[in-house]
Amino acid sequence: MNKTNHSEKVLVAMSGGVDSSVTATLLKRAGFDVAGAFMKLWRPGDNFKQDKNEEKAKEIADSLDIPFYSFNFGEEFKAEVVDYFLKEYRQGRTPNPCVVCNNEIKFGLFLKQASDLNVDFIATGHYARLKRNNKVNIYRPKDKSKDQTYFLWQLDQNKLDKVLFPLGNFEREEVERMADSLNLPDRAQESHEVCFIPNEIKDFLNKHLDEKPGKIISEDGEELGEHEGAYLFTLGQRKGLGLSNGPWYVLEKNVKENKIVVTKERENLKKKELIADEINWISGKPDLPMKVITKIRYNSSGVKAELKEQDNKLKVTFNESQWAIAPGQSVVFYSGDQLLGGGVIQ
RNA sequence: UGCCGGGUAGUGUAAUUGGUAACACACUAGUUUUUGGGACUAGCAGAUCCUGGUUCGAAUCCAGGCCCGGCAG
Repeated sequence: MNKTNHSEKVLVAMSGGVDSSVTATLLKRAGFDVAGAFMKLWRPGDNFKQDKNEEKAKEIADSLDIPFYSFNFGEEFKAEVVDYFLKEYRQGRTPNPCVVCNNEIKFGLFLKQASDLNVDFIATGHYARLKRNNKVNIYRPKDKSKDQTYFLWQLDQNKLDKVLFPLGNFEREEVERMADSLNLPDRAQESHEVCFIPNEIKDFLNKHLDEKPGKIISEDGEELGEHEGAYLFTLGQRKGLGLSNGPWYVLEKNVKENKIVVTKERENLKKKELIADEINWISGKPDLPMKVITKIRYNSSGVKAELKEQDNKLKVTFNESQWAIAPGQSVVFYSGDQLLGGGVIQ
């Protein structure tokens, strides 16, 4: 941000938390014409907590003396994110709702609403960097420990063209310090875990998926116990099996037969390759095959791999076998710090 | 109902062959980069099949009973 005078308009997605509050502050200081907006998303049951966060966001907007909007995306969020989430589980896969939410809601609907307000940009508190040449590219942030680029792989040029990530060049600690020194009204908690699930995922799925007890089987076919529904598990899962003499890990799940196969050998969950579908390239498809850094889960450091085309899909071959690659999760590709794109694991 | 082995926390095992019950898993909580999962740390348990007996002292020895595997037929 080098703006100091023009008044380009920016709409900041404000959750009431530290990151988005500092985002708004930074933009204002940089001379942008800033407004804030809260997104109301779908929640089961009462919305008490969300309303509170909206209040906080509004207070912060007021204290910054910027206009404040509230968008109700409840229905759309339910349709795009929650229903997708359930559908994936129903098929025995492991969805990544945050990826979809980013693409459909935050950088989809929100962006659209923002355009209707005639703003030039939207901004969020994501830790990621954008570099603009003739294309806009996403890079990992300065604070590698907060890197959120994993969740942004579905974005495209149309969207990125209107996006700002002011926090990309800051350490999380600096952001916190700024928030403290700003004396912002008390801030909302940062979100962890699936935002629309109040307690246990298990309970949520149980309520929506019609779970039935089924068998837990060992690799050699021995019946070891019962589970409450095969949907509930994901590959590599250890908790919740209730088996003794372990630890046991979910090796396969068979939703049709409502059966879970477990192993004691972690090694058996390692795979050298995967097939990815629904590929998105952020600034165009590169020449394949190519060597990249990949991540198959948010919470991991990248590993080297080679990408090849296979049918209409992408075959990812890792230099080192990866553990518990779960269908439905995202695999993303980097070249150095640049996020090239990603896909959904089959 | 001629013959062996065994019954210990929710589960699986251990306890120098008499000395005052341990370990793992499960479970619970916390930590960890907006998902699932994983990992790490901590916590948790009146559990010695029953009844008698021997002994200062028994999960360990003895007797009887009940139950469970199996060798047997």
